[in-house]
Amino acid sequence: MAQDAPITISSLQDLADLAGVSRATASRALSDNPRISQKTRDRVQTLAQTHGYVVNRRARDLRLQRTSIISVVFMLDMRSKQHMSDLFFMEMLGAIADASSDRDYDLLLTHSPESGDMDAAVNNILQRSDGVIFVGQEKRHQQLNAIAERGHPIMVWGQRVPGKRYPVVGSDNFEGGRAVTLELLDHGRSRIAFFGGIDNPELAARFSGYQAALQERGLAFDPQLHFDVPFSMDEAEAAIARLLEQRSDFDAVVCLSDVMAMATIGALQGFGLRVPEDVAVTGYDNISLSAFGRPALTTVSQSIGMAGEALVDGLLARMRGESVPDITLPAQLVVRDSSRAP
Amino acid sequence: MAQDAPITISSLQDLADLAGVSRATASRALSDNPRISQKTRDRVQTLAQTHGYVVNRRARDLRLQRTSIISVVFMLDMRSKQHMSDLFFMEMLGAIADASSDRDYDLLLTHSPESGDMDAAVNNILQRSDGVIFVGQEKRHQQLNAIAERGHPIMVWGQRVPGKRYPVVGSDNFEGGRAVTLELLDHGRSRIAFFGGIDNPELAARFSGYQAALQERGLAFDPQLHFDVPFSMDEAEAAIARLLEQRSDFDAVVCLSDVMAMATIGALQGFGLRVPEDVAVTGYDNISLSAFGRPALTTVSQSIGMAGEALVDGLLARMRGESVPDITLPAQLVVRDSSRAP
DNA sequence: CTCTACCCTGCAATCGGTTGCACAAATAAT
DNA sequence: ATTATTTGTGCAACCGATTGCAGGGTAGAG
Repeated sequence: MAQDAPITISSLQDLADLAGVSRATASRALSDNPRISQKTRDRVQTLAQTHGYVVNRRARDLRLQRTSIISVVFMLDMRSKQHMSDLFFMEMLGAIADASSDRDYDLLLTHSPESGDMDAAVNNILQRSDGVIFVGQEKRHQQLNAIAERGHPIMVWGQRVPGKRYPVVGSDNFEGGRAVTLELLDHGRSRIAFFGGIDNPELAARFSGYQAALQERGLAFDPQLHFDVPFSMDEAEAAIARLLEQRSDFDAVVCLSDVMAMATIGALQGFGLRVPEDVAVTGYDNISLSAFGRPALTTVSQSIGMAGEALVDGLLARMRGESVPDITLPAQLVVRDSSRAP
Repeated sequence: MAQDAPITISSLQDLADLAGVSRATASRALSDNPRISQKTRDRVQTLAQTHGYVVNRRARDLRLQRTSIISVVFMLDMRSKQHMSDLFFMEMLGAIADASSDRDYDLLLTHSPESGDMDAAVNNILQRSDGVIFVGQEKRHQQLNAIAERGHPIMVWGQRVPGKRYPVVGSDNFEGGRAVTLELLDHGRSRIAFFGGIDNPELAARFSGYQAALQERGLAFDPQLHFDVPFSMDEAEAAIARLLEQRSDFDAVVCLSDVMAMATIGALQGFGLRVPEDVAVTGYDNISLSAFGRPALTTVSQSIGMAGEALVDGLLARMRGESVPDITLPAQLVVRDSSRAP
C-alpha cells in the first residue's frame, strides 16, 4: 500500500516484469494454475490487485477463440407491431443484461431482424458473439430450428412447440391464461371475451388456458367472443372502439398484454362503460405501470428476473456443449381492481 | 457464382492463399489501400464477397488498440428511484442502440453505477470500451468532469451546467417547461402546481421555464405550489394522495415526467377530482403510452431519435480527438386532452 | 556422492489481423 | 545501355494474452 507504483502497468508483460517472472508464469498465476507455486501465485495476484491490473479481454478472447459477448435478438413481428416500446420486452432486456453482466459477458443488442434477410443477419450476429438469445419465437420456428441444427448455441424465450430443436425458457402461458380466466369466472363473470391474436405459440397457449378454464366451469367457448386485436396501442384502441359499436354482450375481457388491456380500458371508458363495474378487464405481464392505471390492473406476472438468469445460464451451458432442458417458469396471478366483482 | 468454394475460408490467410497474394496485400486490398493495384483490389474483394468472408473484429481491434464498443451508463439515482422501467430511458436506449449499430459499434449496457465505487466501475467500463455515453447527469457533475479531464471520450445526455468540461446533448428543458406552462395559462388555468424534485440540472431547467412562463403572464410564483414528488410511481402516487388531503387549491399540475403525470391523474381521480375539468395535468417525455391514458396526456416530446444520433456521432468525434459543441434539441409541445380548457 | 523423480518456471508458437520497411519489376530519364 | 524513379508485393514485427513442451533446481533414494 505504502509503495505506490511509479509506472503504469497495462500489460501482462509489465506485471511479469514487476514480479520478476515470465509472462507465462504471470498468466498461470493469475488463473490459479496449480503448476505455479502458491507463493508465486500470491505475489503476482497481490501485485495485480494493488496496481489495478485486469487482463485485456480482447486479447484473451482472440487467443481463446471466443468473444465474451452474448447477443440478444428481439423477434418482433413488424406486422403485429409489437414494438420495442412494449414494456415487457424492456424489462426482459434488463433481466438478461443483469444476468450476463454477472457472468462477465457483454451484451450485444441487435435491431429487429428484417423480414427476408434474417439468415444473413443471424450469421453476422453469430460471428460477433458466442451465442444468441432470441426473445419470442413468433412464426420463425423453422428458422430457429435451422440455426440450432447448424450447431450454433442459442436459447429461446418462448413456448415449447412440437418438433423444436432448441432449448426454451418460457413461462407457463397455459396456466396463466387459465388462472386469470378462472379468477373472473369465480367472481361473477360469465361472458368473457378474449382479446388478441393467437398466431404465435405463446399466445396460443394462453388462449388454450382460457378455453380450458371455461370448460372446467362448464361453460362453452363462444368463438364470437374472441377478437384478434393488434398489439400496438393505437391500433388496438381503434379496433376495440370499432368492435364496441357492434357488440358489447360481455362482462369481462381477457387481454394478451397489459398494454393492450390499458387500451381496452380506455376504449371501454370512452364508450361509457365502467371498469370493473360493467366490464372487468385483465392484462398480462405485470409491467410496472399496470399497478397505477385507473383502475389498477389485474394481470399475470411472468418471472422475468428468473427468466434472464435461466436464459443466460442455459446459453453458457450450450456453449460448453452441454444439453439443456426446457424450463417453464411459474406464471403468477396478480389480482387488482380491474377484475373486482361487479 | 458457378465455381462454388470447396473450402471454407475463415481467415485472412485463407483469403490471401486463394487470391494468390500475401496476407499483407490481402489486408490492404480489403481496405482499398491505393498502394495496391486496382486489379488486385478488385480480385480480392470479389473473392471475399463470394466466399462470405468478413474480417475478425476482435483481432483487428486488438491490433488497432480499440474495442469497437460504446458503453452506455444510465445515471439512475437510486434515491429518487427513477428506475430503468421509466419508458423514457428505454426509448433513449433504443435510439442509441440504433445509431451505434449503424456506425458499426457494439453497445455495452452497464448496470446502474452503485453509490460509492463509481470510479472503479467507470474505470472498468472504460477499459472495455472506446467511449462512454452517460444518460442523465444527476448530481454526478463533478465525477463527469473528472472523467473527462482524465482524457476519456465521453458524451452526456443532460443539461449544460456552468463549469462543465464534457460535451452535452440535451433537449431544451427550459423551453419545454415554459411551453407547457404557457399552454395551461393561455387556456384558463391560473393556479398551476409543479410536481417533481428539481435537484438535477435538467429538472431545474424545466422548473425555470415554468417560472418564466408565470412571469411572462404577470403571475407571481407561489413556492407553496411546488411539491417535491418522487419519480417512482408508487411513491409518487402515495405522496400526491397525502398532498391532496392538505390542499387542492390549484387548477393545473405540471409534472416532470409522463409516468409521474399518470400517477398524478390516478391520485386526483381517486380523490374525486376530474381531469381535466377540475384539474389539468401535463407530463413530460411523450412516452408511447401517454397517448392512451384516460384522458390522453398533454406532454412535451423530446427528440429521442436525433438525440441518439447526436450522442453517438459526438462520441466518435471525441474519440478522434475532435472537440464537440454542445447540442440542444428542440422540445415540442404535444397537446392532448389532459390540458383541455375547463 | 551420484542418479532419478518431481516441482517450478520459461521458451516459443499461436490466435487473426495491420503496417513500416525493403525489395523486385516496370517505366522514365539521361 | 545504364541509372533514377515509380509502382506493386511481401517479409516480419506487433497487439496482449494462453499453453504444450522442455529444461533447471531441489530433494530423496541408493
